[in-house]
Amino acid sequence: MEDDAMEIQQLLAVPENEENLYECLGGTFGHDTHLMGYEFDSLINQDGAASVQKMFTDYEMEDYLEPSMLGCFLAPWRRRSRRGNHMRRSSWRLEVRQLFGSQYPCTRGGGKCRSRKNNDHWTEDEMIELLDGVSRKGIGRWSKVKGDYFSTSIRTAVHLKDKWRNLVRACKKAKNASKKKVNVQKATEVVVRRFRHRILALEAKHLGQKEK
DNA sequence: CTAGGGTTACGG
DNA sequence: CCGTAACCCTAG
Repeated sequence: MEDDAMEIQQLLAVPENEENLYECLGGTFGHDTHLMGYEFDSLINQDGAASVQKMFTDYEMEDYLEPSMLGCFLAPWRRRSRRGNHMRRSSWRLEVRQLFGSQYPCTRGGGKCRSRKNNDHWTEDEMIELLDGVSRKGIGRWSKVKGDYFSTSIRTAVHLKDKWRNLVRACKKAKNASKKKVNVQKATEVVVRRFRHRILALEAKHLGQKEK
């Protein structure tokens, strides 16, 4: 039992960099990747980690993948399961957690939550990094900011753009925070409090430049 | 590649 | 239950 727990932990560990996984699979299995995903799905529902591991060896993936990447491998097909790519990572994590037991870290569910790598939610540091990048490179130069400040990060240029948009919105709301207490994440709230003026100034300048 | 509208999960 | 954050889609 102890061994099983260890094994599952290992199977479900989050890889350093998801991109490696996609590269591996893309190069090796091409477009069949998601089909394999469905097969994984049924196997997992049958008898858990053992099946996943069997699958792993049946497809001779050992040469290409670390076992620890397996957890991540569950992502791409989950995301395809309904209307396009709409399932979220935390969602399949929850399902995996239900299937394999509660030792798998989770963002919700009360009690302590072990922090995990590549958390979907932005950390304060990331936001500060983003602000730094934007103030040097300028708003709209997302791929530049990505290259210079987030080259090793999961965040893509689009993510940066989206996060900036969210930050600006949060800042504007905080500014007119007359009545309703605005619902903001803790990390975001801290950043907004500290950098609201700088963010809004940058944004205003950017809008001003667009006018001309 | 970016802007901006659209969709879904999260969390108070 | 509703607003926000994260992420997707795609025209230009």
